[in-house]
Amino acid sequence: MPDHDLLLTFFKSLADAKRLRIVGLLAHRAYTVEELAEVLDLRASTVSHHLSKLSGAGLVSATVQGHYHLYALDTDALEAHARSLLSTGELRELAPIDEGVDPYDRKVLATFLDEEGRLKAHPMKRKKFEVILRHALHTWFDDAGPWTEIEINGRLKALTDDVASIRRGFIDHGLMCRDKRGTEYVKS
Amino acid sequence: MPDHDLLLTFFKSLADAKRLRIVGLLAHRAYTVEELAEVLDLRASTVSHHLSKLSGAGLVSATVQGHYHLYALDTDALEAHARSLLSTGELRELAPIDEGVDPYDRKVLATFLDEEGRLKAHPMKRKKFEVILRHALHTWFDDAGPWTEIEINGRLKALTDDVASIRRGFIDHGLMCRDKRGTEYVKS
DNA sequence: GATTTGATTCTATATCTATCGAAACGAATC
DNA sequence: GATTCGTTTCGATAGATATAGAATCAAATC
Repeated sequence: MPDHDLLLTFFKSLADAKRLRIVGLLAHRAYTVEELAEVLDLRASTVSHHLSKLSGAGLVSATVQGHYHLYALDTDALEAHARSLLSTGELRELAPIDEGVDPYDRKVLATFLDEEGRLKAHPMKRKKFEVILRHALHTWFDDAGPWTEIEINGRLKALTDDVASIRRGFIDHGLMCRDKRGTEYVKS
Repeated sequence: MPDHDLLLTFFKSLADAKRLRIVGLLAHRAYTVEELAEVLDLRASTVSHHLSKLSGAGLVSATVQGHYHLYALDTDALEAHARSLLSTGELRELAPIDEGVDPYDRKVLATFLDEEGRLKAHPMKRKKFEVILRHALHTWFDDAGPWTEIEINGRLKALTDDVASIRRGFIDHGLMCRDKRGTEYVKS
C-alpha cells in the first residue's frame, strides 16, 4: 500500500468520536469488546466494527485469551504516523508534483491519466502519444537497463493492461531499441 | 473547544483522499483555489469546501492577494497535533477514567487476598484478575521503572509464588509493555 | 457603473458509514 | 454433544459528506 493510502486509512480510522475514545481508553489498559461496549454505550457489534477499522490501520491488536479478545493499543504505530506529520518532507511526498514538465505535457497527462496514474484512453494524435511514452519512460525506466520483454511488460502493468502497444510505441517512436540478438531492450 | 473535539476535527479534516493531496501540494507551495481545482480535477466550489474543512482545523490559512486567495499550510498546527499523538499521557486525557479503589475492587481483593495480602487463588474471571493486577501494580510498582524481569519477579514474590502468571498478566492486559530490546519492562 | 474574475454559499444528490439486530462462529463449560 | 458466552459477520437503515451546479459576493478592470 502506498504511503498516501496508509496515511489515509490512518486518519479515517481516527476520524470518529467513538474510536477516538476507544484509543483513549486503550491508552490506559487493554479492554475486551464488551467492556468497551459498556463504557461507550454501544452494541458489541458496533464496537467490533470500530476495532476492525482501528486494527486495519494497525493501531490496535487483539490477543485471544480463552473466551476473550483483549484489545491493546499499538503505540509504535501511532508514533510512526505522528512522526511522518512532523516532517514537511514526508508531506510533500503525499503529492509529488511534476516539476520540469512543460504545461502542454502536463495538460496531456491530466487528460489521459486517471487519479491512479493509469491510462484512461489511447491518444490518437502522435504528439500526445509521445507525451505518454516519455512519461512512462521517465517514471518506470529511470535505471540504465537493458530490460527483457518480460521485465518491460511487468513495469508497464502499472500504466495499462495493453502493455504491448506501449512497448511497441517505445520502439516505433525511437525511445528504445533492441540489442543485437533482439532479445533485450535498451534506451536509445 | 475541548481537547477531544480539537483532535476529532483534526482527524476528520484529513480523513479524505483529496484533502490529503491538498495538504501534500501545499507542503510544496501556496496555491489558489482554482489552481487546486485544476490539479485535483474538481470544481472550485468543491475545493473551497475542502479548504474550509482544513481551515476549520487550523491546518491552512488564506492570505487575500488582490484577486486571489492564496492558501498556505500551517505547519505549526500540524506539528502541535502530531506531538500530542506521541505522548500516551495526552492520549489518556482523551478518555479520563476514575481511578480510586471502588467497592467492587475492595470486595474482590478481600476475597482473593489473605491477611498477609498474599494471593489465595487465581481468579478465573478476567475482570477480577485485572483487579488483582491493578492492585499489584499500584502496591509494588509505584516508582517509574523500568524493571528487569528479575526485579519484577522479586517484588511479586510478596504476592504469590506464581510470579510468572502475574507478570504475563501485566503485559497481556496492557498494564506494562516491554522496551525495544525486550529485556526490560515499563508501565504503559 | 458595468463587466469580468476568483471565491464562497446554497441546494440537491449520490455515496459512504455508523449503528443496530440477527445470524454465524469458536472456544470453554456443562 | 449441547449449551453458553464473547466475538465477528451480514443486512438494513438512518445520518453524514463529497461533489456539482447555480446563485451570490467581492475585488479589479473596463
